[in-house]
Amino acid sequence: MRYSHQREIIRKIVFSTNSHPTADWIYGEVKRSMPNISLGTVYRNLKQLTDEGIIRMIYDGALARYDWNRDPHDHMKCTVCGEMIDIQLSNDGLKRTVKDEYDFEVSDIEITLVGKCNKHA
Amino acid sequence: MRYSHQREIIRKIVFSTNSHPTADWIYGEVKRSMPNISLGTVYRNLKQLTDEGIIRMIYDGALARYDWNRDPHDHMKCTVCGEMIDIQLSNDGLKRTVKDEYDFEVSDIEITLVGKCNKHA
DNA sequence: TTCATAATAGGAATTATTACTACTTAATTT
DNA sequence: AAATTAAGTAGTAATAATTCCTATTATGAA
Repeated sequence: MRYSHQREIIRKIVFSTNSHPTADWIYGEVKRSMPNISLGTVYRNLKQLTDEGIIRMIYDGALARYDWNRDPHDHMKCTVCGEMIDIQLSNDGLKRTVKDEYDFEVSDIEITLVGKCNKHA
Repeated sequence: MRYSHQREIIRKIVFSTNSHPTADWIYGEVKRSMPNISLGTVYRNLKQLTDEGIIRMIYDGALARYDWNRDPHDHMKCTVCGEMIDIQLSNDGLKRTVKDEYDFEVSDIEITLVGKCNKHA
């Protein structure tokens, strides 16, 4: 993967926010400094960055979002404002248990807690 | 919601399998006994059945799948064959903990364990 | 500096899903 | 049982997110 100006800008944008942005939002941000960038370029680079393990992709329902934080962590999705908030749950032993009880080799655990965040008492 | 022959067939198909079928697969099945049914009818009825709480919708990445099993349970997704297998994890106390520690009111917990099922040693 | 090829812009194509519309049918009222 | 009415349907168009295609450009190695 050789250097590209576009990819570097995209990477910086993803790393600049905790908001788990969508491809479309990122597209809008990149355009501010690079108005001719195409949406395809954004998608291609997000995929490459994900494949290289530089960023992570998460699903928000049917929508892909991107996350600079590659440490294992989970998400809380607020049904009111739609925000996705990081949460650290400990799944110690879960892989082991699932392997023993279901003979399934877990490589990744995706947990989304759906509910209401503290902004909506 | 009044009776419809189409919806009844769709409901029976969802209840007949543990494979967490997609709208498109269900469409193919319904067509065997009702060749003129339209895909829109399938989607509309799946939505209605979901809204009424008769079936449940789950996300497989960006793809919607449907599940007759409405008891709280989780899923294992095999990266090799794509199969989604039911699993029962106990999340006792998780809602309480999240409420206390993150002030987030959990209404639903979505857990997908990604990995390899026992068919692919 | 030349050269091979990775990357890009712009647009077309694909996939899953929803929306629209004129016609049909279930179920309620005469 | 016929008339009524509103939910449901088929067929098709539209939308949204994403991927693919192609001619051109830019990176980095020789």
